[in-house]
Amino acid sequence: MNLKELSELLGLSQTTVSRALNGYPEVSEKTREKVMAAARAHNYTPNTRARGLATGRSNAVGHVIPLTVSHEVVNPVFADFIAGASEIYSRENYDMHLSVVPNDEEAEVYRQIALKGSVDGVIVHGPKIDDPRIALLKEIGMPFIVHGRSGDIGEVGYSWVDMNNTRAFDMATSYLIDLGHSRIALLNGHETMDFAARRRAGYRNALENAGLSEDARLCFEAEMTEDFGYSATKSLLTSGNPPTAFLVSSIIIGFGVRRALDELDLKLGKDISLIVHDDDLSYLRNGTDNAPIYTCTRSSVRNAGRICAEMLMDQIQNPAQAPRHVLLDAELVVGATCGPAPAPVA
Amino acid sequence: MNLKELSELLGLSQTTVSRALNGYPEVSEKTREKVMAAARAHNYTPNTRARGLATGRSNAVGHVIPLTVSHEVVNPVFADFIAGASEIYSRENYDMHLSVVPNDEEAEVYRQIALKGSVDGVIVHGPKIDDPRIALLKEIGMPFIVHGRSGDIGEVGYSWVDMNNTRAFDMATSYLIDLGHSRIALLNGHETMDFAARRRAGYRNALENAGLSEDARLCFEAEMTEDFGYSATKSLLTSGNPPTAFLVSSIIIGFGVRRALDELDLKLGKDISLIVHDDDLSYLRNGTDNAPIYTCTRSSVRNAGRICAEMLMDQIQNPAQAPRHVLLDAELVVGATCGPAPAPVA
DNA sequence: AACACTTACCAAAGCGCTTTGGCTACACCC
DNA sequence: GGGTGTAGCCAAAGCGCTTTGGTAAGTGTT
Repeated sequence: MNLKELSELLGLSQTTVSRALNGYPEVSEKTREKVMAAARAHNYTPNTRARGLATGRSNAVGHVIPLTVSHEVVNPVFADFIAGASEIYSRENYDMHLSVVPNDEEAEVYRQIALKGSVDGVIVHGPKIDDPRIALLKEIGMPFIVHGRSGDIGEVGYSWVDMNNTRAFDMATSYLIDLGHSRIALLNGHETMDFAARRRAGYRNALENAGLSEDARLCFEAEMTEDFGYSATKSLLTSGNPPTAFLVSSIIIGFGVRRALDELDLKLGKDISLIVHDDDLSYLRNGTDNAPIYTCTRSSVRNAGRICAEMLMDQIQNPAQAPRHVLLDAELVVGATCGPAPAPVA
Repeated sequence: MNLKELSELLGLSQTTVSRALNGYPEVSEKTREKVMAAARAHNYTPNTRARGLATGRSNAVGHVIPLTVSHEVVNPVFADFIAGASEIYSRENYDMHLSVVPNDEEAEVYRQIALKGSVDGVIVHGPKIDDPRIALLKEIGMPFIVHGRSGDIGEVGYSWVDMNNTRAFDMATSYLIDLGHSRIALLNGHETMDFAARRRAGYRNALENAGLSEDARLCFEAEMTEDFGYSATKSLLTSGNPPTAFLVSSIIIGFGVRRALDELDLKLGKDISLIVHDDDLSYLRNGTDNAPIYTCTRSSVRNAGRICAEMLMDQIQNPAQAPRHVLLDAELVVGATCGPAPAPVA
């Protein structure tokens, strides 16, 4: 059933039917109701492509998911981020287009997307410290929201939603210091990624504020896998002058830390303290609300998805507005993986 | 730059330019090259919507991701499945549309998608034992591939790509039985899901073939979370007549089992054996290739994504063909989490 | 030289919608 | 009763592409 058929069936013009369905005022209420009823009865839905052609808008937004720096890994936070964003899109009747692309092809993909005109705006995922995508999108004139920031480019010329990574890791590090820890390992994501660089900075801040200095031998950056957590922990704890606490950038790394301790017969929260960053992923819940497993800095990535989507809708609808910034604070949730630093063995 | 502008610039008709770009034979090679060069030089890409309107195809496929049965959980396998599928789509110049929807709205979403004409085909994720979506899509006449099967509906009337869940869990259970285990717990996904029902059947098969009978008190089904693994393990091991081995439906459940054992001071692979099912997710790798952590049944969901995508492209391009079926076999990978059943304490 | 093919191009229709710019009929106001 | 609104409808243009149904020029055949 298309518009022409529907209008013939009703004995009305396509114009009137279209206006009736789209809520324009120059249609009598009686007619509108008749039209609506007929549309429902015959299961009429306007063809997206035709409508898009006519309006010049596509009612769709694009997400370009990069595969991570080193390997072909899809960062699991995307699943939840997208679930959050999707809630908003479906409420606003927007479609979501997704492409998963190797890092080096990203710019080209954005270009293509813009030229093809298949989306009205995009979300930029996983910004690096100096990310060329932001300049590219500005040049193209495509509305976009960055999930995160891009250090070297600054923060003012574009809209973003970010978590306060620096503050979160400063807070977590200070918490460990307050417990008496002075040798704290950091297992971070790749520090070419903006979020990881900020976490490193927060960690360093806290150490310096406590009069401690960063020991580069305790800081690792890599793909945030279980195996990374395991191997790094194992090598750190079996070498001289081991750390007494670990601060790690994802709950998955935390699983790896647990396994290493398990093998070394060390008890988490007693022999070794651990704080993880918890994105509050739906399928990787950190215990239950009243019994968190890992002590963590927590910020829901799904919520970030919602906010990004809302801001993007807004930006698409009035493109002239100034860039907006949302900085989400992570909370420190005390679980069962931290304890006072053990007294050094004499 | 649009087709009209490009053709005027070249002094050719839109027809000729279009044909040149789309590889039709009725254009001289010399002209084609000129056109191609001009298109590249001016960054011309045909507008998707306009092309879609004209051809009646959208060059896009839809993925409808259901939130899981009980809660608002996004199954993490989707991230990798989609990454796999996306490889194929980008090769074939297809777009991917995604919607994440609550279970009960799924049928409506499929209907809308079909009516709006925004995609040429869809992938059905997470089929349940008796899944109404299959009949719906057949009725609508939209090409589709099911990732998994739907028990009650049978296997012949539609195309699917599935893993041999029954065989995998039969194999795993038999492996444990051969090690001397007779009380084997099963921590499964919701058994309204087809894959989970089949895994249960495989588990039961193996027990029966060994002359053992299934003990319902050892079988749990739930959302496949870490906490499920933890709680079930803890309660099973602290009650009378505990199991000596666990077979669990996801690596994440396995993490929970490890944590429970940790707390109970039991050693994985010695006191308790564990086999997990491993979807070979990029960000949840089960150790490394030469040193797997968990003994597991493994089948790459990313690979399944690729195959589904390829079959769907094929089905879209020639819709008349008979349904096709691909059954992938999981392999049993021996890690470090299984050992002989401990002799019963006298 | 007349005929049939083939090659290389083009004009225009059409995909299904929205939107512009009407037009008609009726009411209202001095 | 002429002017001014306004409510409610419609015809047709246009979005940017593909595709149908041509034509004109060139080639080969007898």
